[in-house]
Parts: sequence; structure tokens; C-alpha cells
Amino acid sequence: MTTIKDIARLSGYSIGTISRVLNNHPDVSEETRKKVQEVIEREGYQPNSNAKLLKQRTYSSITILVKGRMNVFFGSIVENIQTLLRENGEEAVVEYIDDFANEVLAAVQICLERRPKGLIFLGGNIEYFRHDFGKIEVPSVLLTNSAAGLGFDNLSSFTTDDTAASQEAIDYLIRAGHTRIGIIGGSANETDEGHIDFQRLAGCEKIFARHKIPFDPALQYQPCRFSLRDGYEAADILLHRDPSLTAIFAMGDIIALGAMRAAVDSGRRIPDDLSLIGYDGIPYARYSIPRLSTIRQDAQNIARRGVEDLLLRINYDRRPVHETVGFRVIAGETVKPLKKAY
Amino acid sequence: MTTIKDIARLSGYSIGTISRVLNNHPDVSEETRKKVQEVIEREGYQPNSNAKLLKQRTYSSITILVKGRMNVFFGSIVENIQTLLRENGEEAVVEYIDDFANEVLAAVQICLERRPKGLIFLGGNIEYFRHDFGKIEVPSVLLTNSAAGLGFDNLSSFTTDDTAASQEAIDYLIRAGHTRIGIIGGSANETDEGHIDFQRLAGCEKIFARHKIPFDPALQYQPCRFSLRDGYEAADILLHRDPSLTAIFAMGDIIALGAMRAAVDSGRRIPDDLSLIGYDGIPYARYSIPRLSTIRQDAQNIARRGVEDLLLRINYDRRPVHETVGFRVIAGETVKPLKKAY
DNA sequence: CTGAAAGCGCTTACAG
DNA sequence: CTGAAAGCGCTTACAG
Repeated sequence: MTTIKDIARLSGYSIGTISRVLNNHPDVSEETRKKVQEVIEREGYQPNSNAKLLKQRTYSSITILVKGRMNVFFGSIVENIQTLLRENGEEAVVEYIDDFANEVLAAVQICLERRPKGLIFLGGNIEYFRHDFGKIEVPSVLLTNSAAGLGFDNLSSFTTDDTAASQEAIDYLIRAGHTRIGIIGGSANETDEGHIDFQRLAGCEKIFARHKIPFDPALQYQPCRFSLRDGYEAADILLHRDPSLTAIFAMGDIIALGAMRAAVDSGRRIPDDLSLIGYDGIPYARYSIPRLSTIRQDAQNIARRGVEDLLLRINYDRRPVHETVGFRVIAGETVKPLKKAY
Repeated sequence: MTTIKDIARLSGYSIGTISRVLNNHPDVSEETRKKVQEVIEREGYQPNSNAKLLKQRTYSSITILVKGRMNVFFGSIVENIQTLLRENGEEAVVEYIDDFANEVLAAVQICLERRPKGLIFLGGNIEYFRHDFGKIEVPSVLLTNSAAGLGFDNLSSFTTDDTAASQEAIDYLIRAGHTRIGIIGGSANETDEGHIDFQRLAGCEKIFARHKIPFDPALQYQPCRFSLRDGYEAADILLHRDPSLTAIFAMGDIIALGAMRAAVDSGRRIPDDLSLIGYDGIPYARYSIPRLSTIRQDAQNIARRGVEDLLLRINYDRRPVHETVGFRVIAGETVKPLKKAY
């Protein structure tokens, strides 16, 4: 194993100088730098990151906390993040957190154990953040949810404007002539008022109100987590509870795909007997039979902005930011225009 | 930041003793152990892993190399692996390698840069392993491909018996009365003879031979990588080249789902006009419309055995092993029984 | 069973 | 611009 000591010996310089070359310090003569570089290349020397980190008293890697397993949409964001981080020479560790678990407390534990230099949350419950994020000191970003109202000085957030996007989804159904609309998704529970899913739900209710279309959450809304199975069950419950529904908005494409299966199993044709619009815009939405109409979030931009901001804040003393990235309505084949009732 | 020194001071013992308690060395008195433990808990002390690894001269984490992005099947294995590793107190870093890139060379580079203590390959090209794996010294496992014939003493492998499973798939179609069968999948290229996909293909050809059913790879086989789009294109090419096909075996469910879309877009009904069987057994196969018939690999067992073996070999001087795990034919709704032609 | 001390491979003031 | 030296937080022979 070649160490910095070997390079020092071989090049005739001291280890201090080698270290300076390694870290691109300006105060090294060009000649020295070149000679040392040559020895480094020839020996294929790679610095020991443990020693470096120990010395710098900074800590290992960046941790990505993914809320909810098997989420295709998050999967693509994770891949984007990993690539971006790697391009910038940063290592990342991924942790999967159960949909119903407290990701902030999990992060606190991880900070104690592994002392990451930054945290990226993929999804999260705003209430958990409000309550426990104060215990976290490292620069962090929350993706796909907004932490704007929380006021933590080490937490940025990048998200689709969920309220606006949900309104678009509902609006899309209404413009197609639907008035009996069900909504599924969001792992809402009693303490969850700031949760993303209530944001989306709130947006929906507003649009219903604007169009003067009655909407009774107790009847027309069914929470569920992000999985095929849960989407299936939620749609099943909803369709039994209110068979008059002509359309469903699912707060995730995975949920929508589960719901599509449930509808078909109940003997409904899509979109003839039931219209369906999803959320996320996963690649499969363009391949399903029929193709899923959905709201496409900009995964790439969310990942890119999140990483850029985190790296800046890890290295400089900057204020966190809260941004919103664009979305698009993708017209698939699962929404049927209805004759207007009037 | 509490360090081992603080715990020593606070407990009245030397740092050597604290270290022994931390690492469960047997030569510490029960009383001492208890007292030290108390202080550790009270202070919420967590050892600095950089210092520990530096001292132990072992290196950071375990690296998981995932071949091919956006592969749902690999995604679930990765999650399983991460969970298992974490339960055993090991950290894991995930790297995504392009489908057509050389994962072994990428691993060599990673070993130089980060010196992981173990490597897990998810998918891989046997030719690349044969040629370059000799440069890798850390304990490694290859999942979903067999490295049995390679004879490296630091490489285990755990895989579905691809030959047998592919034979089952083809056999399933033949028993349903199909004789004009196309095959898609596998990123075969000229140098690829030991590649997984040729294994699967070889298995298929054998079965055709046994049933005395003609099979012309140039006509009936179309390679493609693991993505919806590639599955779509491969099926499209195949169906144009040989419109007489009544069934397709796709070497991955994602490929199969892309193919399903292509078939429908060409005006074929599934399974009435074209039967389809996939490979992997991803959760969505049970939700697609129609439900996908497929060969289910045992992702959980592959992950579990791989991790168990790797951890053992990291810590003990053991020989690598090459195991095969079970698979199951899942009868979905995409294979139609045909009237026998004779 | 426990302590004192060396040393893992680096970085960074401090001199010169 | 460069070197000598201290020290990051641990582990582990070596004594006793």
C-alpha cells in the first residue's frame, strides 16, 4: 500500500509538500508540483480517506434518506443524486425508511452514529420535521416536500408545487366533465396536518369549491401509502363506498397503477367506466395499458437543485433556500371526456 | 464532541480499557465493563469510525455495483441488501453502472479510490470478470450471474439457474401449444459468449431441440437491454421480422412490459394474438393489465445468501461458494393455450 | 485484568 | 516555497 510517506521518499520532498500538492494548495512551486504529480501518477497513489477525514474532523459521507420503499419515482431521483454527487467527488449512503416511520428521528440517530456531512431527505412528514429537526445540525435538504414554513437555518427544500399541481389534476378532470371525483393517496393520520398529502388535498378542495362542485373527504378521499397494493385497496374501498364516482385522482403513479388494477377487477373499463389521473410521471406511465394520464414532476431538476444547494451549504456559510420546480400535465389515455351534465 | 478520551476521564479508566469494552474483548472484568458502559450510554458516545478504520487499516464500506439503471428487480435486491448490511452494522455505498459499461473496471477504480472492504456486483458480464477481475483483491460476490467457472478465490456467486429457468419459460409456452416463439433481451455482443443472456439463450435452444421445434436465432432472437423502451423496440423489430410469431419470451419483466406495449401498438391483443412470458417476477407483474406471466426469481434469498457469504469472507479466511437459488413459474394472464397444430 | 505508549495516514499551523 | 512536528481518535502488542 503506497502512502503519502512513500511518495515523499520517492519524490524527495516532505510529506507536508505532498499533502499540499494533493489538495491543490497555491503555495507550491510549479516545478515541485509537477515532479510530485508524476510520482503520484506513476505509483498510482490514492490518499487514504479515513486518515484525511479523521484529520479534517469532518465526517464521512452524505446520507440520503428515502421515505417509503419501492417507490419508482424516488428511485429515479436517488439515481440522479448519486450520479451528481459522484461527479463532485462526494460519497453517498442510502437509507430506506418505512413509509410510516419517523425519518427525522432516524436521521438524528444516523448523525450520532456516522456523522455525515450532509443529509438529503427524499420525502418526509412536515410534522416530524417541525418537531425533531432542531436536533440535527448538519446541512440538509428536503426533496419533494416544502420546508419553507419551518424556518430551520440548515434545511433547504426543493419540491413541486403540490398544491398547484394537484389543482391542475383535479381541474383536468373537471374540464373533462367529471364532477364525481375520488382522491386516493397520502399516508395521512391525526397529527399530520402539515403533511404533503394534506397540502395536495387542500389544493383539491379549493378547486372543487371554485367550481362549486361538492366534495366530501369522508366519502371521497381515502389515504394510502405509496405502493401498488395500497393503491389497489384504497381504490377498492373508495369505489365500494361511493360507486357513483366517475374519476379518481391518485397522488402517485404507483398508487394509480394499483387503482387501475382494482377498477378492472371490479369490472370497470378504463377510461370508459372510470377515469384516472396519477402523479409523478414515472416512465412506465407511458407504457401501461392504457397509458396513464398523470402530472409529471421534474425529478431531474429536483435532484440537481438539491445537490447543488447542499454542496454549496456544506462548504460555505449560506442561507437555506426553498424552491419550487415545474411540473407538466401528461395527457395519457385514462381520462375520458364526459358529456356535460347540463 | 465526546471522544474515547472523555469516556476514559469520566469513568476513571484508561482509553485502552474503554476500547476493549467497545469492541467486546473478553479480558475486561464484568464490573469495569458495566461501569464503562454506563458512562458511554450516559454521554451518548459514538466512536469515530474514521479513526477506527484508519487504525484497523481496513477500509470504509461495502460497495454495491448495480449494472443497468432503472432496473426494478435489482432495486428490490439492493433494498434487501442494504437492510441486511445495516442489521450487521455495515455501511454500504451504491454505484450505478451503465448497462453496456465494464463494471469490473469500474470496480477496480473504486477499489483504488475508496478501498471498500467488500464488493457486491448486481448483474455483470462474465467476460469482463474473466478478463479483469484478477485485479481485484477484496472479497466479492456476484449476484444473479454465476461465476462458478471462473475460479477466482475471492469471488462467490448466487444466482437463479438461468438455463433451467429459461428452459421452463420456453417449455411453458410450448406446452401451451406455441411453436413460433421469439426471444428478446440480453445485451449480447460479439465477445459475450459467457454472458448471462447467452446462458439463457442456450437453455432455450436446448429445449427447442428437445421438442424438435425449429429455432433460428438470427430471425427469432433480438438482444436488448433492461428497459421499457428497449423492450418495446426489440419486440417491434422481432414482430416485423417474423410476423408469424405467436409468443415471446422476454428475459426481464421490464422488457416484457415494453414488449406488451409494442404488441398492443401494433394492433395485437394480448394474449389472444400474442402470448408473452417475462422473467424476474417484479411486483408489478401482478398488477399489469393483463397480468404478466413470468418466472419469479427469489430476490430475497439471493440478497440474503450474498450478504451472509460476503460478511463471512470479509472476516474469515473462507473459500468462495457458488450457489443457485430457486425460482417459480408464475401463471399470469399473458399466455394463451393454443390448439395444437397437429 | 489494566495502563502507557506507539502508530495508523493524513493536514496544518509554525518556522524559516 | 518548504520542512519538521503535533495531533486527529482510535487499537493493540507489550508490560506488569
